[in-house]
Amino acid sequence: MEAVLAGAISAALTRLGVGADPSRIGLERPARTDHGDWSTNAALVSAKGAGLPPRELAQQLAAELDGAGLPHLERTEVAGPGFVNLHMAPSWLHEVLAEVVREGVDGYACSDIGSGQTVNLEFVSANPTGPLHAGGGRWGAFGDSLARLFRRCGYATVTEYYVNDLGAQVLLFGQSLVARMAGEPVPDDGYHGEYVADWADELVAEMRAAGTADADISQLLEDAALEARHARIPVGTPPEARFAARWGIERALRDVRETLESMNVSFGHWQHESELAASGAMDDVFGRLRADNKIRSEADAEWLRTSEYGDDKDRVLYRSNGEPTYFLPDIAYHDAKFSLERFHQLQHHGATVHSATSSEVDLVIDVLGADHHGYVPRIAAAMQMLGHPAESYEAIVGQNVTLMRDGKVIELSKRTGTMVEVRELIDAVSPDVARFAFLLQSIDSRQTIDIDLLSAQAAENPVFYVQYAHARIASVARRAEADGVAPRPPAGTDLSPLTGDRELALLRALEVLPSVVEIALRERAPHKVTTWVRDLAAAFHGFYHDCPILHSEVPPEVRDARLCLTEGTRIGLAIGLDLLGVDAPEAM
RNA sequence: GCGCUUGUAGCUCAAUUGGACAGAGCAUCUGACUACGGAUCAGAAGGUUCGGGGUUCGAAUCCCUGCAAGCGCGCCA
Repeated sequence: MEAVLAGAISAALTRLGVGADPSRIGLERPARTDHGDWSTNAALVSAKGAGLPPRELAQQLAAELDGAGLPHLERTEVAGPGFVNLHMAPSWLHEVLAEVVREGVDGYACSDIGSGQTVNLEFVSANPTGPLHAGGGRWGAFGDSLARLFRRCGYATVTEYYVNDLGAQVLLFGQSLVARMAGEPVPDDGYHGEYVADWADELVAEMRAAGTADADISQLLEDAALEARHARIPVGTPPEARFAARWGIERALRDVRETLESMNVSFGHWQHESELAASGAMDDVFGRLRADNKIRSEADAEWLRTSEYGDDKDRVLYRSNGEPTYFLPDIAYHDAKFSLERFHQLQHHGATVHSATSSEVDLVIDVLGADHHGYVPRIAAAMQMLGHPAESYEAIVGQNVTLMRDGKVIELSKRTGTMVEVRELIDAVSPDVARFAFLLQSIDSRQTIDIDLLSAQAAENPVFYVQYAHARIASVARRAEADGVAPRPPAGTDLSPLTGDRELALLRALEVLPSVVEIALRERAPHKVTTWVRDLAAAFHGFYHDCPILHSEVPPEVRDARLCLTEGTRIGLAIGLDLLGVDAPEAM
C-alpha cells in the first residue's frame, strides 16, 4: 500500500509540473487517527521550488490524488501548514487482516530487505571467570532479539560468543581457585567472590569422586597437556593454576550458558580464543599486516598503525617481552568472522541460499558495553587494514545496566566480591519478566533494574499484560471449538462487519507490524518491538472488552469476522513475542 | 583536559530519526458490562522535553554554548 501511495504522490507531482526532491518527501503514519491513515509532507517540501504557498500546492496535490482512482482511498484533506492526509476505507484494513491470517506467524511481517545477505553477530562474550552479571543479561537479550530481527528480515545470521580463555585474567582466576582449594588467601588482584570458594570445593569434590587421593591431587594438577592450549599464559606459571583455570572456565561457561538459555538466549557458536590461537590465525594476520607495511617497531614492541585509520594512536600487538597483547587475537578473530567458509560451517539453522555477490560476510557486528567503546576505533581500523570495507564492520555500544536491591545500587566489584548475577534476577522474577525488562528500553540509555520493585510489581508487569492477551485469544479459540464454531476461520471470511472504533484500532495496530520490524532492525532497536507488542495488546484488550465474539446475540457473520480478527491478533502477538524471545502462552 | 553516550510527567521509560495538541506503564483519585478469562476497560490529574542562543513552514530530535550524570582515554582485557 505504501509503495502504491508513494508512487501516486510522485506521479501527481509530476503532473503538476513540480520538481520535487524525493529524499525529502515523506509518507508517514500520523500519530493521530483523525489525521488520516497516511500523511505526506510533499507539498511542504516542494512549495518553495513550485513557487506556491504550501497549502495551495497541497490542495492541488490532494485533488490529483482524489482523481487518481487509488484503491481503498476514501478521501483526502489538507491540514496544518500543508500536509495532505489520506483517509483509507476499512476495506483496506480488511485486506491486511486477510493477509495476516493467510501468511501466519512464519509468513507475516517477514521482510526481504536482507535478501540473503550474511550477518555475523557477536554479543555478551563476558570473560568466563564467573557467573553472568547484569550487563551480560542485557546484551544477551538485546543481541538475541536483534538476531531474530535479522533472520525475519531475510539475513543469513550466525551468532557467536567469544570465550576469552587465555591471558592474565584467566590465570588470576586459576590462581584464585587454587588458593581456595588449598585454603590459602586469594591474591590481592584475584577473584574474591563467594562463587570461587564454592567452585573450588566442587573441583576438589569432583577429583575425590573420581578416586583421586588427596595426596595425588596436586600431582594431577600438573597435567602438562594443557600447556599447549595456553600460549599466552606466561612461562613459569604454576601448572596447577593452569589446570584449575581450564576447569574453572568450563565451569563458568556452563553457568553462563544455562543462565542465558533460561532467558531463551542461545548462540550458534562459542569461539574459544585458545582454539583460534592454535589454528595459527594470529600469525597469519600478523604476517599479512606486516607484509602490507601496517606494522612498525618501537622500543622493542610491534605497533599497528591504527592512527592512519582514524584511531587516536597506534596500538601494540607484540609487547617488548615478545608476548602478544589481547589486541592481536581479537584482530584475528574479527578477521575470521569475515570468512564465508567459516560462516557456512557455523550456520546450523538450515541452508539459507545467499546471493553470493560478495566474497566475504556482509556484516560483522559486535554488541559491546559502554566500558569497551574506546576499543571500537582500533578494531575498525584493523579491519580496514585487512581489506574489509569500513561499512561492513559495526559496533553497537550499549549503556550499562545496574541492578538495585534493598533500595541500593549494587556495585559490581571483583575485589570485594559483591556481585549480583543475572541468575539472581531471573530467580527473583521469572525469565520472561527479566528478558522483557531488558528489552523495555533503548540500548542507548542507562538502565536500572530494581529487583525488589520488579518482584513487587510482578502481577502487573507489562509482559503479563501482553501474554494475557495471547492467552485470552487462545481461550476464545477453545471456547469457539467447544461451541462448534470453526476455531480457525477460513480465509474467505467476510470481514466487512469490522467497522467499529475498537475493531479498526486493532486492525491498524496489526497493520504496522511489518514496518515496525523493518525499523527495529534498521535502527538496531529491538525495544521498538516491545513498544509495539504492548500497543497491540492494549488495542486487543479494548476490543475484547467492548466487542463480544461468541455471545448468543452476536450475528454469525459478525462473530466470524471477529474470530478472524482475534486470530490475526494472535499471529501478531506471537510474532512480536517470538522476536523478543518471550513465551506466548495458551493459558496463564 | 579530550572523546563516546545520556538528560522528557512524582518514578521507570516511549516518541514513526525534522512533523501536526510530546505519549504509555507504575503511583494518586474516580468510575464500568452478572465476567466469551477482571492479570481487563473508561475517565481525571500530572510537562518551560536540563538552561540559553541559532537553523526553518515546523525542533525533544539538527548546530553552537553552558550545566549535570555514566563510561572511556595502559606494552590491562
